Amino acid sequence: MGFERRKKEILSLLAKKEFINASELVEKLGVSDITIRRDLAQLETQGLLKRTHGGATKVDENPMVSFDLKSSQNDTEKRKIGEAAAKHIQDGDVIFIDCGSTTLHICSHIKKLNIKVITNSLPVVSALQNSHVKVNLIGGELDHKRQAVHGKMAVNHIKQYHADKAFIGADAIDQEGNLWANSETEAEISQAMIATSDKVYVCADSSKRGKKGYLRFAEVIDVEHI
Amino acid sequence: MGFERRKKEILSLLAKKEFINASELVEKLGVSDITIRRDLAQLETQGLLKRTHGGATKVDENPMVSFDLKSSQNDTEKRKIGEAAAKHIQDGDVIFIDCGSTTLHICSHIKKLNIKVITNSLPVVSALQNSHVKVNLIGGELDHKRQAVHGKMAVNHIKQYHADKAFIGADAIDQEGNLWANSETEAEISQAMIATSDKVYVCADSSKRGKKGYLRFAEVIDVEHI
DNA sequence: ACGAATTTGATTGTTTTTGTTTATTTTTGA
DNA sequence: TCAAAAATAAACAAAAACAATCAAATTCGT
Repeated sequence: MGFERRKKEILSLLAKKEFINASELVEKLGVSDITIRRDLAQLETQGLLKRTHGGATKVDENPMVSFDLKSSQNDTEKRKIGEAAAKHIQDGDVIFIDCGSTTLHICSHIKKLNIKVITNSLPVVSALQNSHVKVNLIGGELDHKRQAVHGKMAVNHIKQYHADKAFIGADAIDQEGNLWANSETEAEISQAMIATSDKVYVCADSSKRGKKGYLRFAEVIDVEHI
Repeated sequence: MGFERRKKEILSLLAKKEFINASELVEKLGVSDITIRRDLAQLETQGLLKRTHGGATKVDENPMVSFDLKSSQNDTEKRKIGEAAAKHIQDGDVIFIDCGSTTLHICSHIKKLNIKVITNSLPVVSALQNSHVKVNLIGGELDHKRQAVHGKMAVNHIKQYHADKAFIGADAIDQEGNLWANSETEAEISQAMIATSDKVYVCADSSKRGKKGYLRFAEVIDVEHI
């Protein structure tokens, strides 16, 4: 049947059943038990499930939803946020745009402005092609999954610039107004941008509110609802 | 049946089935297994599917930021040059890849290597998505037309690294073996890469030979014809 | 039609995956 | 607690898929 196909089959079965036992899989997929166990072991290392005695269970999917998944969620809301954020930008500005699906939506509204954008996000660069915007790409290690640059080099790069405004995202905003990130590398970048910008705008949709994340990296002052 | 037609057939089959195994294709399309595998390999380098053991799966991922990998003049010659250049790269290497249509062709041959690529070229980044290669993006001002980063920041970025090998292009190579560029910004980048690499490979197709350009930036030592 | 270049197929050997056997660990029930 | 049963792991062998090389067939331009 082939390895990849079995993997998908296992995951789709698990999607409905919350738990699966190996012997069931042996029968359904027509391969030996050791093969099933090997599959489960691999899927576990990929973080796609959790092995147990006799089978496997779903893995709680909160932490670190991958970027591609994120990009489709709450899309219309995010687009509105991007439009609203863009209203704060004017000719002559130098702005940071952090990576993230929400900040990305700013781009389509600023293509005709005479501004400079400093960003670590490849989707942002892509979205600003064929525009009047001057783009400065932050250098450093590329995170393939997030499609963005991060790391020590990137932080240093940011430190050498100054911007009028920074547009950043957040993985969570709690009731006290703390901003949370789910990864240190991401938080680092955001903090560097904040440190060297006159004004900072946080772009986050409603699903981020009232939650906490893994790492607190900043605090909100004013709130504008869309 | 012809290559192009088979390609389309494979893709349309894959469109419905989420997964295809090679033996199935062998039967359906009436060609040998090795041919099918070659087709799949080509389709994979074009990012149209993902190969697996026994077949291929859809590459459903979000339409990943792609900067045009479009073919240019002397494409087949350039492809061969890229292949030949890639033979000089091995696991563990740290390499520079300059922007340019010839150097770009190196990428499809190094996706499975365990190396680090430092580049200022967005198409290179794009071509190395879904590969094992660790990418370091050179930061600085983006040249929209060339789809590459250049400028003072970029040169500084390069200076902070050291590479085993550098793969650069050239706009012209005269009979005395001088390398010529048509723009200073490009020459700057090339020179910076040359300065901090142990070994430098110039990738240029036949149309560049026996000509001079605007700015002389380096000199050839050895020549290897393809 | 001829030669060059491209595409395809056959052969070879290598790698990856799968299954079998054997031994170890974990669970369960008396 | 102990032993039987179930599940797991490890080591090795078989099978399937793969890659590399070279030869045959096809296509292409002149």
